[in-house]
Amino acid sequence: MEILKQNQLKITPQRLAVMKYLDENRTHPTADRIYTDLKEKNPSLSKTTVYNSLDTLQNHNIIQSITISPSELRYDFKKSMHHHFLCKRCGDIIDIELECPNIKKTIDQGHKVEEVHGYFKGICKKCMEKQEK
Amino acid sequence: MEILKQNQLKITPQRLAVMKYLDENRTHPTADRIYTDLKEKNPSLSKTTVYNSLDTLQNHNIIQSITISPSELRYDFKKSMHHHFLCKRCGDIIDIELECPNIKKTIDQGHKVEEVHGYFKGICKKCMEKQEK
DNA sequence: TGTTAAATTGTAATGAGTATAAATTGGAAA
DNA sequence: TTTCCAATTTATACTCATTACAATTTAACA
Ligand SMILES: [Mn+2]
Ligand SMILES: [Mn+2]
Ligand SMILES: [Zn+2]
Ligand SMILES: [Zn+2]
Repeated sequence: MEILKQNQLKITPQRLAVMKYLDENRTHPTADRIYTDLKEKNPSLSKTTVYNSLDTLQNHNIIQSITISPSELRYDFKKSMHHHFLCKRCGDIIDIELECPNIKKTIDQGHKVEEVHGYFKGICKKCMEKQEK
Repeated sequence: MEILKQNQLKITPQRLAVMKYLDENRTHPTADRIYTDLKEKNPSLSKTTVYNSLDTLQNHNIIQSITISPSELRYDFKKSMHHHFLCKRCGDIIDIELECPNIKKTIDQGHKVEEVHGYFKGICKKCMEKQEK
């Protein structure tokens, strides 16, 4: 944990808490969800600090934000490249483990690609099965 | 033009103006950009109407909104499936014409896919060339 | 031409994210 | 250890894209 902090970042309990939360909750939570949940154990926590921590971690490529939801950013521990699926019924955001074979074509066009986001939207497997009772 | 309106939608000058704008400006504009530009020729236009029209057109699959920019929705005439590239330097959003070969895998996992969004971010070709003066 | 449901308009409200400045603190130097 | 200061946290105010609402207007049909 602290090991990650050897990105020249100060080790603060707030940052550790945010990282721990994202590590244990792979649900792509919003900043507000993280804030609300962490606030319970640490009532002095400020929402600004959550935003600041998320920003800092993102700038150091430790986490990433995804824009699959139109109204708010979702946060994700940065692991191997993967895509996301948003269920329009239950709201869950599911990891889709696959590489994108299209990056090459984009690079071939002369653009410098720094980020790749693959978003699918529809009805998730669980909701589909529930429907067929 | 009016032909498209045979989606059971009333033909209003406001809706026609929004459609015409998106047809002539393939720059993935924001709602506010559309509003500001159309307001010049039609000063009585309301911003709410722009939002309403965009919503309605999207619900009828005539246009689509893309979430490549974290702070605001961008709108796009719905043509063949394509991906998008956002230049972090000049802000341009460029069409990347390619299919996504990954949809199948997602469907295979049991999810019902209704939308596919492919977003790349980085530095566009034009900005790269400018850099190398 | 008259009628009415649907669309437009203006205004107020919402809410995610940002700006700011004062108070606190991690961690290096003494 | 103690001191010290730049970095961080906190509380609060603010921005601004989008939505809610209610009154007014209008497209389309008889
Ligand atoms: Mn993920
Ligand atoms: Mn496009
Ligand atoms: Zn679901
Ligand atoms: Zn560019």
